[in-house]
Amino acid sequence: MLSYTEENYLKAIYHLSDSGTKAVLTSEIAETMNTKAASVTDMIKKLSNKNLIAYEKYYGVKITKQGRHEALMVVRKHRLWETFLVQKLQFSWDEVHDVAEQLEHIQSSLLIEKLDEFLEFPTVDPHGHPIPDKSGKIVEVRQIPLSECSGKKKIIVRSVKHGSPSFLQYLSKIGVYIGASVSILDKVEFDGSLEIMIDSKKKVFISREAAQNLLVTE
Amino acid sequence: MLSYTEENYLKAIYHLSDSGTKAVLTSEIAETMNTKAASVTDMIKKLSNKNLIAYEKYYGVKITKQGRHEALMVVRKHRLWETFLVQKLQFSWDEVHDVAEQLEHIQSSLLIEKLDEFLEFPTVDPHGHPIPDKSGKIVEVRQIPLSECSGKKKIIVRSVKHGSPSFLQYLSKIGVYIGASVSILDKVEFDGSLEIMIDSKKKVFISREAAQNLLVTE
DNA sequence: ATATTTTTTTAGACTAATCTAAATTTTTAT
DNA sequence: ATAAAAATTTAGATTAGTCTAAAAAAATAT
Ligand SMILES: [Mn+2]
Ligand SMILES: [Mn+2]
Ligand SMILES: [Mn+2]
Ligand SMILES: [Mn+2]
Repeated sequence: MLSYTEENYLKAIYHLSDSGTKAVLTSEIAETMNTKAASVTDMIKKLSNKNLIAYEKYYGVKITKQGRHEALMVVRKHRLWETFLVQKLQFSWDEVHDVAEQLEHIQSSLLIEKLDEFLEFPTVDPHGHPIPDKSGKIVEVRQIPLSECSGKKKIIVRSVKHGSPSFLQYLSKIGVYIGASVSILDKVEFDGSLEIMIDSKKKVFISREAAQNLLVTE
Repeated sequence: MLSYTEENYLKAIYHLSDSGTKAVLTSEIAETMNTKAASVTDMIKKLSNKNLIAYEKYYGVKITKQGRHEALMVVRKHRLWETFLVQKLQFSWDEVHDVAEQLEHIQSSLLIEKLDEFLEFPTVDPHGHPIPDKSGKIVEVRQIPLSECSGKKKIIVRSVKHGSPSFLQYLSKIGVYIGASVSILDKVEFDGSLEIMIDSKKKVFISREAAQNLLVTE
């Protein structure tokens, strides 16, 4: 069984590797885990000895099949708990991350299966991120940043790329939510900002950074 | 803030001290925590330095006002989570303890207040144990072991003294639950066992040990 | 192609929580 | 009252996870 810390490292490596596809550098892990490179090297060796990652000295790590599965189970728990907090306890979507960061480490398969059932088997979390099923299957729907859309097509907001509390609060403030329907009214040449229409009733300007962080389907 | 381990020790000391009234010996703590006396001595010093317990060398510890409050907050979380597991996730009362043992350490006052509200401010947990409120107030209703009851009065089962899974499963099997109404039909002189009537419809014999572990009001 | 800079690893140290074995204190028995 | 037994504390190690500083390797710049 993995320790609390091992789970956190493995999950970070999973996310940094684009869901397990590419190699991850020691410095990247240190950055996201808020630790020093020396500490990362130690942990890397531990995870490597457990065959959760493949480690080549000086060239970073790649997550193994087994490691990806373990990471997905942590992601599953994180996203199910976030869904619970929002849907059942009335948390707002910007309040759930830190609590889920703790809850994801509770060890009980019975608990997580019952929670999944209680929530009626949700497929995405409050930020639009897919929830892996109990076998680790995850349905990644192809999404593009709003900043790369053009024309007058109907666009649906599907998820946020990075869900920092301040960004999420900003979205709530301007009326953007997962599932919202938007259309692009104008693209400002000067700074890449967009004028958008939300749900056919509200016009707002959003910055290029904001548009890059909103993932949508056309 | 207390560590996971400090919280567990403090809660154990609280329970061993009869809700904070009497002194607790090193060996008792070691016994319930499944650790060695030497480890307990180390932890005792830590908790004493934080003024959560008063420690007198070789004579055990007494919980302080502050320590009692901290312990009650852990007990509150434990019992609210148990209530959630049974009432919302359909756990049975013999399955909840180990999971609650983990969940009680989640740090988020928002979470626990919202959970309390979601459960509609329960006053007792699935084992009949009182749930402290957010200020640490706990309503201890006077209860006596069924083994000390006599006569034909109406008796209500209020809680279990020790809720081991096997005892709880046994109770479910014979139809005893928190709130059940029982009456004593006969007391066997030989071994102290009782013949009881449950909910005016089911007669069973229970051992003296079982009767001593069932707390009731007359 | 070499030298400089950056990244990574190693070495050695620290804290929290645990242990075993030895020393000390208290309790119990004679 | 003294000796034996039991409980407790201390001393010294160990493991997980972290750090700083030094050494080694890789990447970059001239
Ligand atoms: Mn976490
Ligand atoms: Mn999320
Ligand atoms: Mn616990
Ligand atoms: Mn309980």
